[in-house]
Amino acid sequence: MLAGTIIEEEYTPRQNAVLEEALRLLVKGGEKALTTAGVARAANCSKESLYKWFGDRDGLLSAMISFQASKVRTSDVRPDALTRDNLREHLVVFAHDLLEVLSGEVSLALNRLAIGQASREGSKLGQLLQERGRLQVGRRAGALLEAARLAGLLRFDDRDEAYGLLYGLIVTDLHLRLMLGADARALKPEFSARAERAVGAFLTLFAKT
Amino acid sequence: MLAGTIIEEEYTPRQNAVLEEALRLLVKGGEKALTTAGVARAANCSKESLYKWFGDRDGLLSAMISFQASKVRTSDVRPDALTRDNLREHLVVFAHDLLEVLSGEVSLALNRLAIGQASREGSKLGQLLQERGRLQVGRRAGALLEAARLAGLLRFDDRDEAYGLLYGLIVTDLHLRLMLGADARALKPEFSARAERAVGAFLTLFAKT
DNA sequence: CTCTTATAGTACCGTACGGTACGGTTCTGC
DNA sequence: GCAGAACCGTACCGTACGGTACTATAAGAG
Repeated sequence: MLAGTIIEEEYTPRQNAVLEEALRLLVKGGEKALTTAGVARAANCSKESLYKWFGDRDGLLSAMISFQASKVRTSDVRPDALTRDNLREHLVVFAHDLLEVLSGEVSLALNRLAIGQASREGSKLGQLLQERGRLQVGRRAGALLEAARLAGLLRFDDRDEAYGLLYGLIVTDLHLRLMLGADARALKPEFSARAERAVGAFLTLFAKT
Repeated sequence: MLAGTIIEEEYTPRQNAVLEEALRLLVKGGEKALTTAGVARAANCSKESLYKWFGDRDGLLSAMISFQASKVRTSDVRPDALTRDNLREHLVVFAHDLLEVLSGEVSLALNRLAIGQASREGSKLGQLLQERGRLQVGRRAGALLEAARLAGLLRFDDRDEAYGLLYGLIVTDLHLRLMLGADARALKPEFSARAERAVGAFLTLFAKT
């Protein structure tokens, strides 16, 4: 189980523009629409350049994931003075942000792409998406939970376990339904209530009396 | 938002055998390995028969989902005398069953297939899998929760909402990780502890004092 | 025995895609 | 102004797949 360190690759502005266009194509038409010729045509570049920059199609897919992840830097909120209501608010904001990220078009498209590719043995796309996305978001929540524990507001033994339950309470099966094709726009109005409900349940479970 | 009723199609034993072989191919090699020629070769039938029976490739995929769903009939446990410990045990069994189903090879392969297909607009595979799988399992849990509420053991307003939280507590992000390629065998030993933890949290939230 | 039906096996067709090669053009450094 | 690199656009190639057509074979009906 080698823990391959993920290389932080940087691309030129031109290459970033190409990756942006590739993401647009992917969001619009799924993996089927993401052909090398299609990307080249949409981005006004040559196929030869694509292969020179990204190696092959898989390299392009990996680059798209890295590029998107590099754009979505999690705003590392630093909670100095955590109070009870304060914590609740922070958690609700986090829940809402998580729901917004997961239901985003690009996120959904990339997750679908990586999942469709997961059957092939040598595909690292799943691991890549996992490390780039989940760990990023999870770190933010983990820091918040840890700070709340230090402030004497929460009680839990295992931070990852607590975060796992928080995640489950927030997301439930919504992510799966979205990836199976549920209409995101029809579900977004529900996000606020969902976030409140999840945070309420989480505090019932872990708030220090 | 038309709620198309799903037709309960039945297939001949020969066709069932072909679908079984197609599922084997899908599990082994993903959607890429599921070619019409490959299915015909593996199942010792002609491509012409495939198209006669299932229409086209999409019809074959739909038939595979229906076929698999028809095999996994949920054992509708009828809880006559629900006590407090009884309920906890029933919930743990349900949680464990749910985890086993979601981590099953065929389930994962079909979910990956439907998700990969979800980008195309006219694809009903996602809806099909949703209705066949989730509703089936959810109905079983819903009945259990409703019985527990009638027995005065649980308190909740919205049954679906309560079930949603139960689902989230049990599954968290495990399903996503599995679909992204995480090793199911490495995670299965954790299922018992995960089920216990989830049910404990759920009862903390909803058990009548 | 013969006609019909169903199906396996194979050959075939059109298309689309991944990847490569090449000519022409713009940009850069000197 | 010039040499070289980078790059666009397009043409090309091999392959693989979805779908169709055709032949042969076997089973059942009359």
